Amino acid sequence: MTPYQPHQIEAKWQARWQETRAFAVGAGDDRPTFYCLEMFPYPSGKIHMGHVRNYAIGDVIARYKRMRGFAVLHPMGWDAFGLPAENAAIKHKLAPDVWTRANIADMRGQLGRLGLSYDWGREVATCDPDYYRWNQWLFLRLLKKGIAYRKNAKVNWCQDCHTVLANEQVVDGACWRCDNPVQARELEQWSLRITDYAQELLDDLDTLSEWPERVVAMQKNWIGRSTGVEIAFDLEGAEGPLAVYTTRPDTLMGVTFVSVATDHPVATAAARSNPELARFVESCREHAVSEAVLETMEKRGMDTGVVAIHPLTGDKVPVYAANFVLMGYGTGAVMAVPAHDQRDFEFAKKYGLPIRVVIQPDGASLDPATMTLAHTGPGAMVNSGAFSGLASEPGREAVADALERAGRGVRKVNFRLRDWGISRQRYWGTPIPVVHCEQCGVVPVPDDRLPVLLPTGVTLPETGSYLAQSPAFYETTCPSCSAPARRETDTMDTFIDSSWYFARYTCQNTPQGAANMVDRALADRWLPVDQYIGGIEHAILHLLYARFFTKLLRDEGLTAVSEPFKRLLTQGMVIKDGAKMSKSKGNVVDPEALMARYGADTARLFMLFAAPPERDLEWSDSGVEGAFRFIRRVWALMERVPAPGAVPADLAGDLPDACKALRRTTHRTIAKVTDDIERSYQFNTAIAAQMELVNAMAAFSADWAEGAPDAPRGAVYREAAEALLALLCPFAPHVAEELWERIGGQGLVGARPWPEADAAWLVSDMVTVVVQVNGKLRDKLELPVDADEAAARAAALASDKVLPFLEGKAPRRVIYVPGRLINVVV
RNA sequence: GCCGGAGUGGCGAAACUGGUAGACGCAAGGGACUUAAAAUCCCUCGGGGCGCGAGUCCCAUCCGGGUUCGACCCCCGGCUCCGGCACCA
Repeated sequence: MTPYQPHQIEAKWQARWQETRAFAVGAGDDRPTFYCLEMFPYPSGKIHMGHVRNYAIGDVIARYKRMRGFAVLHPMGWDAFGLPAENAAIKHKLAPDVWTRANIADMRGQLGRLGLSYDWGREVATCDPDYYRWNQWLFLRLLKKGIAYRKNAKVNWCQDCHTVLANEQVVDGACWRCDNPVQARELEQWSLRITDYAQELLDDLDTLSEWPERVVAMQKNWIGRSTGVEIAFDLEGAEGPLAVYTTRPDTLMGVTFVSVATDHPVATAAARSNPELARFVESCREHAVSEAVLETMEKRGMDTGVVAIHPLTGDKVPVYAANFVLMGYGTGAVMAVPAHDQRDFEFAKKYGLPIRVVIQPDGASLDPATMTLAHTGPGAMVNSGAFSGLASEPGREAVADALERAGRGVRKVNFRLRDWGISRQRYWGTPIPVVHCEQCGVVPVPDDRLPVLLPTGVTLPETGSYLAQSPAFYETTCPSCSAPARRETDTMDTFIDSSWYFARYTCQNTPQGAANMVDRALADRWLPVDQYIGGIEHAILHLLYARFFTKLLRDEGLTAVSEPFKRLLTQGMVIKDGAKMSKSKGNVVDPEALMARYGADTARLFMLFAAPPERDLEWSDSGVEGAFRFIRRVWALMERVPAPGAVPADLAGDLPDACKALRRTTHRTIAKVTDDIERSYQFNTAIAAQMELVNAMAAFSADWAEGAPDAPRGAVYREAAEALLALLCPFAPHVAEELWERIGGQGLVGARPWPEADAAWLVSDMVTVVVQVNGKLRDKLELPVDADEAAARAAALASDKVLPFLEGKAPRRVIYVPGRLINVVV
């Protein structure tokens, strides 16, 4: 008996797959298509368990779909730009491109050793000029359309990374990458008008029926649509009118003051003639570290001396500059209704401003003098002139109508989503393809001069941007007037790279791909991605940007689809000792060590068996042992399989009971595994079912372990073995192929059609029917599958385990579920 | 605070549209093989009571109610944990 030697057979089959280009898909293939994609990795140099899990899941799906007769596109590549390369470059005195290329080579090898079924002919690396040139090409299109634009804006600045961060990249007030507190800075920045697409990005979420609900919810939340009214307040003592935004026009009559952001023009203007106010505004600027920190800050404000005139009543109310009003949302000014907004309430209490109740909740009578909390819920409008008596909900519309009629307001939709700031003051990214000319201003680099190449082989400075310090890069001439000019030295956010790579794979390394960012015909063939798989941590960032870019590509005519990913699977984290595996926690298990000890098949099998894909996976050394044991068990059982010629091919005729039982198990396992994969990717139970089949095969074959089976048993056993290897193939492909070859199978098992369960063998003649009395289990009966109710009832009532519970009473009711149970109610 | 998700043996988990709770695996205990160990194989394995025993009864899916012949599953109320958002007007 040959022992199971994973490394030997894994190397053998990986080489075989590579030689035969087993996973390449090309033109002229008329099978139905399936595009299976896992999020491509950042080439850090070493894969981690999260990668192994992610890619194992994707590989099962890809291999399964192939066996189901699909032409499967399953590519892999590298999200190769980014900060770690720069940090490593400074640390190891290596150019970022050199470091990155070496890492890619290492990781390609590691992924290869996992036996993943990629079409490597389509590999992309985002740091290739042939890739990032298209970032630049698209940027120029967006610039022309006004979707890419430049603005002076308050930005999130990370001191450590020495660069700007998008809102999505600020987590709890800190940098998503290095965890340092983010500072607010005023900077000239390139941005993309993702807000132009806010409504579409929101609406299309409803078409993503095969996305996890929570991801959809998180994106909805992030986009944050609200409907309200923008109201104009005339001003005394300042240039007016002042626009405020509110979602509660029904509370308009309760306005007792107006709050503006400290950097609102009204506040800034008033501060010019009011030193005290100027000091206040200045102190707020110092404190305005980040939006997230504002939350914990005390609410402070100061009267600007400006007076606002209520648009409907003509009442005069003061205008306050308040530190909690955000300039970036709505109009930067809000009408304050202390009785019905908690912040305004606290603010009014602190500064002794009047509180006016205009909404009375059902069955209560609010008194401003005794209120301790604002009433933010619904109620009836009071003290509201003509509106009094209306319920607050319809009141909202009535007030909005009145404002619109009076020309004092207009209904408006607001989004929480902000434009995407994409400038990064870093080296290792896509150069933004524009030139700054004193005469001509911002001039796009012409298409025929793309790509604007990033210099390679460089030595980075300890601080600051290499490009901004490199005259060889930034000194250029204006494409328009040829005068000396300065090249833009900001690079693009690396999230741009990953926002369209899935589309690039469809034409990568084809003649069409050489000429186009995305080839329309090839995109039409493959997009959208049928199955996308990755970590939940990208629920907003990457997945929102990719959706946005898909719409941009569509509007450029590069694809017909509006959504990139038809079905999304977000796999859980790999946990050890109760925490996510991380270097800082010191609880990492190295996949390379795991593979060195047990091989790739064991690593894959354990990852897939220990938990369903969506759930977090608890690492277990002994669980890995278990997976290894299972493979060895399969290995040993295959020694007992008779050669194809040694058994009758036809299994017809009457079989001994034991043979019938094994056939039923075989076909039920096929049905179960297929259903588990098809229905919800329950790989853990799919593997459990295979283990059950293996247990049955072991018992069945125990008595001929040393000899040979008779013909019917040999044939039934061979059928089971062939089915098992086919079912196992997506999960543990190397050992499945090796054993397939050893039992004399034709070709690659992975290239064969997926086994079909024979419906005739899914049912047996006799079934166990549970007998309950008043819903409690009392007996189990073996009954023919097709037993009718009368027969079942008679058998149940005759049972001596049932009789005592009837206490001599006649059954009041009998519920019979054929093939399952009979419940006698007394 | 708002929005999601989860809570089942010692552990990871399973249980289809309400129908045998705990499949499968891990750990543990016992046994076989062995000079011994590893490996492998077999048996037991939610808790408790009664019984010499075959057995048998009760309790048990976070807690409390409800619907139902029957609830891990549906409904109402609560608790705990995890994730996201959070001065967004």
